[in-house]
Amino acid sequence: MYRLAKIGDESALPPSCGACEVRGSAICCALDDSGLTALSRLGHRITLAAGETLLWEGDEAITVGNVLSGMLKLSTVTGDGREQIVGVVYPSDFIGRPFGKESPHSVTALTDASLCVFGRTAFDRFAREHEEVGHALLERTLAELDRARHWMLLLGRKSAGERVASLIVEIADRTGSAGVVDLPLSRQQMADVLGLTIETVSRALTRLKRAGIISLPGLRQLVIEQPGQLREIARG
Amino acid sequence: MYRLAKIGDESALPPSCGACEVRGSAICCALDDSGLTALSRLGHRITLAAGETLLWEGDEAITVGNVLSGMLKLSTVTGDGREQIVGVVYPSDFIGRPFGKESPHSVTALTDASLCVFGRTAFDRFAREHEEVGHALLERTLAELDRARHWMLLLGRKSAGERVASLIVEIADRTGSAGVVDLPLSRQQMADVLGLTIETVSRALTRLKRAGIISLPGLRQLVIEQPGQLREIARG
DNA sequence: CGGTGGGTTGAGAACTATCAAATCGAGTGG
DNA sequence: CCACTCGATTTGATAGTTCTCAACCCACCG
Repeated sequence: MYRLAKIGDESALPPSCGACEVRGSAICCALDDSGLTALSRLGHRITLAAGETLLWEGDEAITVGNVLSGMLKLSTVTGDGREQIVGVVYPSDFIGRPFGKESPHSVTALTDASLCVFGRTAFDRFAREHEEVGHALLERTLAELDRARHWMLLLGRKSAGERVASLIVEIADRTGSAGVVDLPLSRQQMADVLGLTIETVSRALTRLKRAGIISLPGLRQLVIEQPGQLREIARG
Repeated sequence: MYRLAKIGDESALPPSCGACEVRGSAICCALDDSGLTALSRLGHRITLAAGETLLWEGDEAITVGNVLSGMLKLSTVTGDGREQIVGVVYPSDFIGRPFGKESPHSVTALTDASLCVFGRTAFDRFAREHEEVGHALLERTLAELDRARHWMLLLGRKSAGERVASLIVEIADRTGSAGVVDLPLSRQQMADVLGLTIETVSRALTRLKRAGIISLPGLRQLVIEQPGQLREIARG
C-alpha cells in the first residue's frame, strides 16, 4: 500500500521531472507538483558538447535554465580578447539572466553537459506568477553575489600562490572531496579563473608540490597532503 | 478639488516616507501605500559619520536597509589585512544581506551618510509576505551580480592604466556627470577598488593627464578632456 | 611657522608575463 | 608492444609591470 501510494505520487509528476538528475536541489524544488507540471511544459532538455557556447556575451538573453549534468563557465573578454572566467556552474545551478535583455557574459560548456532550458520571457512570467520560484532565485542570486565578491578579493589582492591555493580549496569544498581532488579545469581554465597565465599557475602548483602541501598523481588529479597549510596559504 | 485630493493621498503615507530622499527610486517604490505604511513601522533612520562601519565582515547580519544620502563601501580583507573594496553604494541602493546569517563583507561610510534600516529577520519576513519587495530585491541583486562580475574582468585582466580609466568612466556614468567629475573616492580608496596601490593609481592618473585625456583641477576633481580616448583605454 | 595628512615622484626590488624550449601523456598506426 | 605525433604542461631565461620604500610637495590648521 505504502509503496503503491508513493509510486502513485511520483507518476503524477511530469515524466521528465520525475527522473530529473537534480530534482530536489535545483530551483524547481521550491515548486509543488502542479507548479512543476506547469513549469515543465515551458522547458526542454538540451545537451552541449564540451566547448560549445550556449549564450554569447552581449547577445540577447533568450534562454535560462538549470544545469543537469556537466560543468559550464561564465566568461567575459576585454576589448582585445583577454578572457576572464567570472563563474563556474555545477549541476543544479541556474544559468542565464532572468529579467534582463542581454546576456552579461558568455556561457560555455567545460565538459559535455545537459541542461533543462526555458525561454527567458516565458520563465520571467512564470517566476512572477510563482513567488516560490522568485524567492528561490533570489536566494541563489544572493549566494552567487557573495561568491563573486569573495572572488574579487582574490583577484584584487592575492598573490599567484595564494590564488592557486584558494582555487584548490574552493574546488575541494564545492565537490565535497576530502583528500583526492579531481580537477574540473585545464591549466588554461584555471589561469582564466584566477586572472593569471598558464605558466604562473603551473609554477605555483609545482611550488606547492615541492613544499609537500599537495601532490599531483595525474594532470587532472591532485591530492591535498596538508589541508591546514593549504588553507592557511589560501587565506592570504 | 484635484489638488486637495492629491495632498490627501500624500498625507496618507507614513510621514517619514512621504519626505524620503529616495522615495521613488529605492526598493520601497515597489510598494503601495498600505505596504509602505507597514514597512515603515519596521524601520528607522540612522546616520553614519564618514569612516563609521555599520556591519563587519563575518559578524551576524542583523541590519539591512536603504541608503538615503551619502556613499558607503563594501569591503573584505585577506587574512593578513590587505583590503579590497567589492562595491560602492549610492543613495537609493540597498545594503545588507537578506536571508543570510552573517555579513559577507564590511559596510563602511565613505562620506557622512543617512540610511533607513530594518532588522534583518523582520525585513526577511516582510519580503516573503510582499512579493513586490522580493521581486524588486531580485532585480537589484541580479544587477549587482552583473556589475560584480564585470568588475572581475577588470581585476583579473586589465592593466593599471586600463583600470583607472575604467573607474573614471564608471563614476562619470553612475553620477551622470559629463565633463567635470567629482571623485567620491580618495586615492587610497580608488586603489582599494581597483586592486592596486596608491602610488600606481597616482602614476596612472598623471600619465592620463600628460596624454591630455584628462585634467586634474583639484584633488577630488577631474575633467574628462577626451571621452572617446578614455573609453577606448577602459575597454582594454 | 612647524606639523599633519593626502598626494606625487623616484629608484630599486619583487612578482608576473612573455617567449622559447623541453617534457609528458594519450591516442594512433605499424 | 613500440615508435610516433599532437596537444597540454612544465621549465627556463628574460622583459615588463607593479609594489615597496623613501623623499618630497602642498594645502590646511593650530
